[in-house]
Amino acid sequence: MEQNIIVSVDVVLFTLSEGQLKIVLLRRERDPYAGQLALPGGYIHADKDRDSLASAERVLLNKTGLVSPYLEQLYTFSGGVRDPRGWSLSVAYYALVHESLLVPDAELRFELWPVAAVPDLPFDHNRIVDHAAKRLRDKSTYTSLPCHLLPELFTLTELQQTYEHILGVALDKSVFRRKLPELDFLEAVPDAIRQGKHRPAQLYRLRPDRRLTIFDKTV
Amino acid sequence: MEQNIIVSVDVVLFTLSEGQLKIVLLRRERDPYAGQLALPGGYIHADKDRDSLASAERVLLNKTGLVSPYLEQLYTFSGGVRDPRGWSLSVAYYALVHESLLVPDAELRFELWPVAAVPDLPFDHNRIVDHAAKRLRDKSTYTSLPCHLLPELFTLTELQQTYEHILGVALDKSVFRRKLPELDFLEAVPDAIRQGKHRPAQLYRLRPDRRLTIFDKTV
DNA sequence: GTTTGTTATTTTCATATTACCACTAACAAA
DNA sequence: TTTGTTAGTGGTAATATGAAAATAACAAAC
Repeated sequence: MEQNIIVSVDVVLFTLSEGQLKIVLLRRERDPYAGQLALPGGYIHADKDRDSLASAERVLLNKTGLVSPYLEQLYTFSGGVRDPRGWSLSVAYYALVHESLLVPDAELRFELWPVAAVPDLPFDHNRIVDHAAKRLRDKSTYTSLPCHLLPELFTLTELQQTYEHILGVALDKSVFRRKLPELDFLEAVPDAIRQGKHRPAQLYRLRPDRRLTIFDKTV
Repeated sequence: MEQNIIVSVDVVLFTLSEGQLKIVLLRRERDPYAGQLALPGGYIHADKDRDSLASAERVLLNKTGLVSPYLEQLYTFSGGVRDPRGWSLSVAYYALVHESLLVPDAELRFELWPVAAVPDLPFDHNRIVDHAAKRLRDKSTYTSLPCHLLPELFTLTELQQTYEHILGVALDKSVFRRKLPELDFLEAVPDAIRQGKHRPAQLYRLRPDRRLTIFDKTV
């Protein structure tokens, strides 16, 4: 049976930089659209990849050097007009990573673009980005997702600011902190207290067994 | 480029029957697994289908006669071990429909099975069903989704019972009704009052522009 | 006609939760 | 010792919730 469908994965990789939600874009090496900024992506290799998640991991590793950030399937985009090469199907993923893990490299030339100002992208990549940003914002209202944009250890204030940056709204400090016992995806790291110029703050980490914790109600 | 990936769609079609959430299964006509119960599904036809949603609509029409029930992409399942024919990828959809639209037909031989007692299915169809049931239950806590399991017009009591059947918990009557102004996906149909043996009830319909209304908080 | 049974819909009210704002605590540097 | 800044806690009025009772509208029985 001959289907002639191009099957690929694309990844929207989010990070938080300068108080803004940004995504990773890179210049395409090959046609179509060689030289243009686009999402990291690539063909699914039936001989190499266990499943499409493995394809996404491979693409992330090859194009950004990342090993295991938070990675979740987003949506599958398909049709005859999205790629000039013909009918295509792309399983889109989105990933979250702390800025510090995006190390510039001579080999890997990627760029960070604010979600609020993503340029025109080839294929239907703008649609994919919009879809991913919406998913991230929606899910951030009731899950622990934003933790993955922070470093291993972080303070409650930093976590609250992360939620605020993603959601674009100010949250109440005492409400946010009162919710924490309920949201038991955090664990305080007793020995680690961040010293700064001012009052030191308790450091927390995301519990490894709670990488995606869902809570009812809103943050 | 030769990928040798089988690309298909599968649909989990839900309905509410005898107070139970059920899905449509049908006997496979062809190998592999000819004669076994499985989800309605089929290849994506790059020459016929605008996109994978169109494939799902076509499959639903051909195998169940349904035209436009609520239909939403669920998840994409892929890998080398799910189909004996080789590396395959299936874009799974789920659909909701009122029981009355599932008309038995000499041509279309499908069966209704309670979600709570789905038999062993070929491929990874049990996994797909579980995923769909979870999605439906989760989303029913904060959306208007359950409306699609009801007929065009329904009473508030019927709507509440539908939520209760899906979620498997009893809901408070007055709380449910108080939420309605907030949940403005319903519109009362002033002329239509259902007459029964007892006090007649106001009939409502789902606002056509609010087929999937999301509300924060829980039902 | 009146009563009774049943379902629809609203009201009441005690309790729990939330939003908002003010307060106290701990540190460095002036 | 004072001041500035960030961390963390408390108090309260408004709002939402959960449980139950009250009221309303009908058919059928009496």
